[in-house]
Amino acid sequence: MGTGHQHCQHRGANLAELADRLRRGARKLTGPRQLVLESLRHSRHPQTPKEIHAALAGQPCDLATVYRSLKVLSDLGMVQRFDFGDGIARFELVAEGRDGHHHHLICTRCARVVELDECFLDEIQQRIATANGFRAVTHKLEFFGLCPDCQ
Amino acid sequence: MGTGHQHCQHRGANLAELADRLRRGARKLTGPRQLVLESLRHSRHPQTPKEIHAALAGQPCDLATVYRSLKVLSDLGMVQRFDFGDGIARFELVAEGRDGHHHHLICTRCARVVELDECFLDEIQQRIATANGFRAVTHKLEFFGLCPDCQ
DNA sequence: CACGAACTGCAAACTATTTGCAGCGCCGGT
DNA sequence: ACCGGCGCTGCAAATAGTTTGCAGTTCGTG
Repeated sequence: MGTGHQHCQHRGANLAELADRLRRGARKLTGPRQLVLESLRHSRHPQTPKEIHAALAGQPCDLATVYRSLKVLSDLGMVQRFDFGDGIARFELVAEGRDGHHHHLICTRCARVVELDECFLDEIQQRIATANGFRAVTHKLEFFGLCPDCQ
Repeated sequence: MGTGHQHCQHRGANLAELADRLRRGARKLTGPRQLVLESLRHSRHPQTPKEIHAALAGQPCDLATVYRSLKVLSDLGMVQRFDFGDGIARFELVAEGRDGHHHHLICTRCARVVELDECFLDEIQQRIATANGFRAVTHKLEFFGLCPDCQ
């Protein structure tokens, strides 16, 4: 596999960045990790480990390795975990440049996902943190409803 | 066990209401269901099924039955499910009178939970729903951070 | 180019949650 | 107060998602 750059850079980190961050942590740039990153890069919405694994069809990569790779990518801050309330972890690439913080609008019937780019909670979050003496406060927020097709 | 009323009615529905709602759904008022309801009534924060089961020590009630009871109570709208991002379901009694909608501020180190009574997302949610053509939109929101003791 | 640390596949272990089944108990009707 | 039927429960086993132990393989540095 060459070191060439990809033609379509939908979103998020690229191979070079991955290699770089991995090196800094005494981690290795391996096939499975590239595969997982690639898979996420081609996905528009959060993917479950199982989905990621399925998308790798052909390439040899154990599901357990997908989990381990996601852990690494997550530790490196290149991937973010989301919960859609069904107890299944979903992962999405962190958008390049930004901190990647955003939310989703999920159809409870067909599972369709809309990415919401804005986050309006900064001020409210700050207020809550202060009021309760908490520090380093973050939040998880997802919206659920019926999409136009499912109403 | 008598049919007497409890002396401390912290929050949420009581036995009479449970019996009433159950009857309406051709469901039965059984020991385990009362136990689960009681247990939740004495809890100030969302409880995992395992915690609920543990709190029932002494009373015979299978963990599977706790799950089933929670499902029933949830269907009846007397109990609400929360996700704290660790993939474990937690349940809380729906506050009496109100719709019970609220959020939590959770310490990521000691798991302490602060109940947040207000919800500030109504307007934002409405805007998002409209903008995307969704209906019957709800949301799940939890805040995470370090509590004063853990900083 | 060799070496060691990191990584992978495979299988087994775990944890949370659900389900099949046979017997028991609640509740409306009598 | 009693009966009968439909839930409901306990128990155990099945699922489903995720993690882990181990032995062999690979990456990246010296």
